[in-house]
Amino acid sequence: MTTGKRRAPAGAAVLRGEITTAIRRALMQELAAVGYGRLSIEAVARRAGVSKTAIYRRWNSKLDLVLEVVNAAAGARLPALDTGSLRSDLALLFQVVAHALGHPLASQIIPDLLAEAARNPTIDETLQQVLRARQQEIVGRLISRAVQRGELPATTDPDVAVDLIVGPLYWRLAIARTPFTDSYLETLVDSVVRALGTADTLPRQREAPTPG
Amino acid sequence: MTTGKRRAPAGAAVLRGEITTAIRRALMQELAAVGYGRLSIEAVARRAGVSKTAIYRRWNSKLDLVLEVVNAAAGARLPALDTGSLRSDLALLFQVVAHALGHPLASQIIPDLLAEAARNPTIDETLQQVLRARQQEIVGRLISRAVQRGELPATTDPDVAVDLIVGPLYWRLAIARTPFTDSYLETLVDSVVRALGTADTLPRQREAPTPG
DNA sequence: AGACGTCGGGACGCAACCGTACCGTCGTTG
DNA sequence: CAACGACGGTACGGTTGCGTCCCGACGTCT
Repeated sequence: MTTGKRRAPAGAAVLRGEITTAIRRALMQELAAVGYGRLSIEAVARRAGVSKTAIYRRWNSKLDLVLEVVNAAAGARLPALDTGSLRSDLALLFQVVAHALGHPLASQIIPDLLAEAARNPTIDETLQQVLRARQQEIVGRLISRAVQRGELPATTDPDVAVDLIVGPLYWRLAIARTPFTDSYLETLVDSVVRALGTADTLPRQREAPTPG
Repeated sequence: MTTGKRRAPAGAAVLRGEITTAIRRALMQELAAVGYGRLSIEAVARRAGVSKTAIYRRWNSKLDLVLEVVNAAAGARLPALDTGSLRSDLALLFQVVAHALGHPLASQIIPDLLAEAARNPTIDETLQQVLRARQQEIVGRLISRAVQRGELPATTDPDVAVDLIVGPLYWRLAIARTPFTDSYLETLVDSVVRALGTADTLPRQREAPTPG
């Protein structure tokens, strides 16, 4: 038995990082241009100026490629986001999200993959991890801080809160794709802050009578 | 010149409505199953138990077919929706929307087409008409009624209102596709009502002092 | 310096789909 | 009753993409 260990790949026999990068970039662009449904490896290779083999050497299939790249792209950094008040936390969060969804690539790829997730369990699982779970974590922390500050009641439903915070901005930026102004963002922040509070937001205001 | 009028098609030489219906139904199912990107006429024909020719006789192209069917499906009825108060109007609206997006077909087709609209101007235009314009109209009326009742200030921004009303529910039902309960809907209604109001929602409450 | 072994690229077989041309069928019209 | 004429379906060429195989090129390790 030749248990002889092959020596490690070396020399020209090693993946060129520049090509891997070109493929990644081309995939994102192609994904934005035609969507996951029509995505073709050949088109990605063409756009990257690379042969199909270069892609198949690195990833097993179309799905593998997309999942890995999306994971890497989304697995970036999530800012600390603790500014001292619910309103300013939200304002910062909205600005970050607006900036992220402002990238044409993101605003085209994300809705496309989210739609595809409805029929592809693997994509669904990945997005669940890199997108929704992250949202829940961020919003959850944001809310618990607000509760500690006394800005929100402890009964605040984080489930509803996620939808209230994510929904409007996502609809506006990714679906309607309507231009928006700073004052829009401010109005939205104010609205969401009001939405999160309850009728008796601040306990000590609870007994303030409203003279009829 | 033979201006001779051809006699109108008759007998077997006339479109069979049952087949047109079958094509429509098959298109919706196929659209939900694979999305617009991967939609193929052959698959629609197969699913409908019909030949491709039967489709091409009725519509010029894939896009024509989709646009016409979507237009017909969405061009349905919009209820009167005037229940006497902002809260109950919203509650009814949410129930209607939740019911509509509850259909698996709708919750798969709509996000898919909305994503496709980002790259296909024709689809975008159609959805703008049958979806977003309708939303703006409904929300606009809902708000103006609330303003007349004194439930909302006249300065309410209908632009923000649409996002606040549509966004969370759309996110929840079409994107996250998380099961939801009646109490979730109620909480959401309450939150949105609060979001829409301003700090001085009801003028006569404006001077109610908050003792420090 | 020579051998090694994977690299990237071009080419191939296979499958699916588009849109069209053709062909026999069938019910109404005159 | 005979002719009309669009019907639905099959068959076809052309295109595109998938995944694989084979090739010369190339840089490091011995």
